[in-house]
Amino acid sequence: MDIPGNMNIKLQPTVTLAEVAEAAGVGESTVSRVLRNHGSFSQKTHDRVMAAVERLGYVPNRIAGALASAGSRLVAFVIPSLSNIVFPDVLRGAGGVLEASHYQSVFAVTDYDPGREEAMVAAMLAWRPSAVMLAGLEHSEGTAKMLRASGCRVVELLDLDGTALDLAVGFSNAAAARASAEFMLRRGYRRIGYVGHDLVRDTRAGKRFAAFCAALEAEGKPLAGREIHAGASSVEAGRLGLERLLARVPDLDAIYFSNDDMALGGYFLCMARGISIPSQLAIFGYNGLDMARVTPQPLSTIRTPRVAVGQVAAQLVLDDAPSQTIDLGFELIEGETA
Amino acid sequence: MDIPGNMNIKLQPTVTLAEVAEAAGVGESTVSRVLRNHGSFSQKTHDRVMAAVERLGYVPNRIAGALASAGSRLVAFVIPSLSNIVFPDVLRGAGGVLEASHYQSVFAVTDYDPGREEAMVAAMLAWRPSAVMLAGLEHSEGTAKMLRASGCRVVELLDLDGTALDLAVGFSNAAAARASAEFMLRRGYRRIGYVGHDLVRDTRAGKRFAAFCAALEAEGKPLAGREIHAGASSVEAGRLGLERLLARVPDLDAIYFSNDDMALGGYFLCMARGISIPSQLAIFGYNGLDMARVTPQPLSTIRTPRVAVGQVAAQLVLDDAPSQTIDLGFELIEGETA
DNA sequence: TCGCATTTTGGCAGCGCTGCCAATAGAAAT
DNA sequence: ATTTCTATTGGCAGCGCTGCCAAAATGCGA
Repeated sequence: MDIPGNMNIKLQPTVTLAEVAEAAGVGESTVSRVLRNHGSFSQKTHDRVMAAVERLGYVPNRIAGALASAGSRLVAFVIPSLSNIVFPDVLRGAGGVLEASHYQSVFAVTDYDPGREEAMVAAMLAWRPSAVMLAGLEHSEGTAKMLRASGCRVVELLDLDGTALDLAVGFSNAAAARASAEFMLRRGYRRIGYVGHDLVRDTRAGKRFAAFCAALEAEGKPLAGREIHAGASSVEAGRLGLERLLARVPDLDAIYFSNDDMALGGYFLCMARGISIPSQLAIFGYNGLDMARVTPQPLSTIRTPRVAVGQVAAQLVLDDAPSQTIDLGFELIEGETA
Repeated sequence: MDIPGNMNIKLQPTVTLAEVAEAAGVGESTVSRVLRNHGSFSQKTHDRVMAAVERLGYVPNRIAGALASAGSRLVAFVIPSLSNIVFPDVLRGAGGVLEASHYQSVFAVTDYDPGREEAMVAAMLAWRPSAVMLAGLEHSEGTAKMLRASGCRVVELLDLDGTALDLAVGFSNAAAARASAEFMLRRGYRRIGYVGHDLVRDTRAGKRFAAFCAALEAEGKPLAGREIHAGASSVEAGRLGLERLLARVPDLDAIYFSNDDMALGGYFLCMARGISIPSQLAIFGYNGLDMARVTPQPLSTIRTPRVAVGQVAAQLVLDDAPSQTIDLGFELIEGETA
């Protein structure tokens, strides 16, 4: 007689290595060797083992494997967000390289919160990953300490303006911002405003802002106005931000946006308002989103090698490269909006 | 004297539970109980253990924990792409819910290839995850077999038009496409074209296309033209696709796009060409991207609850809910482009 | 102070697989 | 046929943690 409540209990009829060995009539270690194609074994044995594996539908247990061999082949990503396309792009680049080498990706999202970052890093470290990849160079004391103590590789991504813990792959946000400022001044813009998002939490945006302002000041043309949205960047925030800034400071001739999402919002506002770009108002972004190349006027921006950052980071880990910093640079796109 | 080649060898000074127990002067199981806050122990013991943990910088090894307790608290996502914002959105929704319950997310990208999907599912299953989340209902024979045999929960996302293996969370793509067709006909468009991307690999896009055509035909107004881009969807592909379609079939009065990315491309083409929307040409998309709400004219489209799909899927897994299908529906956005 | 019910605690056998090492089987050489 | 060497193979001890169970400590009422 079945106990009703028992219906939910699903007994996993998990097939184990030992059962495969039994079925194939060989020893456990032989099955292990065949499956990992490691060590030597005869063709006959190989076939018998594979047949048993097939027949039983055996799926190796990597938890046990990782414990026994002290190698998880897991790479942990602790990223601020999945809404900002930058991070999926990096994941994509790294994921492709890692999958080819049979590594797996685990991720956690911090929402730009250092406290959450620390918690997530601890949680990831519990899986003894081969490497931990983080955004940026700013981390809490505790995070850095754990990472150092963990003994696993650490890769800090998308920022080179500071000191890395181990490996760093990216580009200089400050240099990108300076290049943007110089470009805009060269083009003759004189009353430049800034529309950005939360630059305390997004430290890379903060660094760009600081460097941009400094570059303008160095040329004696300080920032003529700014509007900072309190939350994350988005097209809508960019549109709103520009609207507010123009209401306060109408006579600007160019706007530097914290990134392309924001810039597109500004671009759309101008289109809706009939503000002609760039003659009445110039727009400059950051990131080089694909979308921003296809707008009626391609956006003037900085293109960052996001996918490449992921790929290079992954490759360094696979190669067990010595600690180093790799600058993948950026490209200034002279679009038609500035 | 150091051997040069030895420098790379990093001996992980991994602290173990046993060492913590030793340091705290208690038994291993006591440490385990304290750390998991499970079972009973005195306050004094608790403090001593925590102090030792702190002092040694102990990070529990979840690989060992998972092996011993047969519970990985890992949820695997096998998704087609990270470029299409849909999937990061789902990950975000699910990730938030899972993290709150101390589950971790592992992911792999299939690039819309069923063969790769099968390989990725096998790789994920090797970690004995609590659940596997997949996009859509179409999977290879082998994938389905493995999944069924695995005994772990399976959640199929973003598609309800077909048969689910276990849990399914999403909405009907066919219904969304029908709603779109009916809306466009109701608005009076008569020569409707389609601009899409690879609809064999992206089966959900394929289902929408089929349902859309069928709905038009049912009203005696069959599709007046189509242009299908061979690769993934993108803003650029949408722009190019519309350009090509109009070259072949100039007298269309509305276009149904395979998704909002494509639609935005079409929108930008019209702006660049001075084609007035919607009077000369109407545009209708699918997905309800945030960006499409902020363009000078908000895009007419179907908004899908992507983040909610992730959240609900995760919650079902956490609740160990019985097999079921959950329809989260969609919303038709009457924008200004159709 | 003693007996009994609890509350705490420690010991230890695995979880499923890998790595080491010894044992066996074959192959080649004498 | 015998020996030597090499290609194969199996046994078994962990990897670090959890779950079970018995042992020890504690609390309480009589």
